[in-house]
Amino acid sequence: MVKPNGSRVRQPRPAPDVEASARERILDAAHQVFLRRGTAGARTQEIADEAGVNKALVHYYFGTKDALAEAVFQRAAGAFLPTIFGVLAAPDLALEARVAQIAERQVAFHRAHPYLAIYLLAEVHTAPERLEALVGRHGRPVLSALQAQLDAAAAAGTIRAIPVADFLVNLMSLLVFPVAARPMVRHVLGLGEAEYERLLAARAAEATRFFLDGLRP
Amino acid sequence: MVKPNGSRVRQPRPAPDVEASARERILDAAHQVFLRRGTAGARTQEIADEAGVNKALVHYYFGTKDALAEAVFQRAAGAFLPTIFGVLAAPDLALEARVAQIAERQVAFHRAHPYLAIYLLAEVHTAPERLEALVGRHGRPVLSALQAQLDAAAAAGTIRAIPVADFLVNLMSLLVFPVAARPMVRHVLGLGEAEYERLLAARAAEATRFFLDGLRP
DNA sequence: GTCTATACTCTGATAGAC
DNA sequence: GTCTATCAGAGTATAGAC
Repeated sequence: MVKPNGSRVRQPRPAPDVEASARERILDAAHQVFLRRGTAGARTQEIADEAGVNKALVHYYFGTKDALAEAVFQRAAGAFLPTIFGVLAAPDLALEARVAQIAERQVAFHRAHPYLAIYLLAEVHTAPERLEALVGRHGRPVLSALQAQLDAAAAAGTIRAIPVADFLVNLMSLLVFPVAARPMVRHVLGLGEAEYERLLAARAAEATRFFLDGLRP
Repeated sequence: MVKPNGSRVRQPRPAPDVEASARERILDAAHQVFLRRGTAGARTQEIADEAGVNKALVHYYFGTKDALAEAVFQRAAGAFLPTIFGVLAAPDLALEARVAQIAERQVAFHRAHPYLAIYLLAEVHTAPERLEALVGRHGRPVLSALQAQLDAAAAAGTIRAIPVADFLVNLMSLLVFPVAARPMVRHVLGLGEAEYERLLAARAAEATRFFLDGLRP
């Protein structure tokens, strides 16, 4: 990206090098550590170690630990929410397909990011002000569209009538709780790591089936 | 409880005075603060303030912050788990009644202790070793009993066949997630405090209905 | 941009009087 | 049992060399 005269065009974000820039490495490390220890339990030192830099550089890029926490939270929420709202926003998708697609994307997401759900829940609990910065506002339109689809399906006799709030709460419950409560579920049910993984793998299908069955008129 | 000669009989736990003993006040305060801030985010000073004593007394009774955290966790888990296993252990209860009773007790419990669910989930995530001390072992027998009841109902054609693990995970998901994710749910759905309370109030009935409907053959 | 060294605050924990 | 005073360590943040 070099212009004829040799000067460089300013990049909005630096082009990704083979090895990530220090800033990226710090952000990735912070992500790992915050998810592992929780925001309050995380230590700047551990983040620096994991990023292969020292504490001073963490402050150089992000100023304070709190600012870093904010960045990680926004990034995590920004990765999570589209797995739901992305599917909700897709037009002309049958209800059953919509549910199945959300289930699949959710399960895949949580298997790729095992601790992200509980991190988000805990963070939102102890620092609810972080939600303010979330663009959740944009979710409102899709809610009414979904409600319309639910009403239409109910009128057609495909499903029973249900408020969109209950619809979403029920669906997300079935998909998120099992991963957020992972250690508790494993302990109470007496499942080994492998058995739990099997349960998760079957989760998309089980949740979809159970959910749709629960909606039959 | 004073013997004729004037010496005191040792109490296993001090008889509850009109105003709770300092130890009890500290434990109660710790409970509040740990649930509010999370274990890592909690400060001994805040606990002492809330108990109306000073930091030194907290250490006098509990030794270390970690020991206090352990005590609070055991107490919280010990209050929560019976709301499920108590009902599961009751013999001669029809499946529908069992589900309805768990739902009612769960909803009542979480309305009385709004932050306990997310506290337990977060604590178990960052300190899974605390689970070791939990007497969860005793839950194993009730699981096979429940599985037997499920098999019987399936054979009778009342419900479809379902593994006990899925049964419990689905049920607890519907009941626990909505309260654990309270701020997130409120924000995404755009609910006010009052609207959310209404949703919760209707939760026992909605979850029971949805859950049982999902089990129809 | 990245490092070393250090300042300073906060907090868990202890000593010791009453 | 309860308090005041204090310490030691950890942890965030900054100064300044390179």
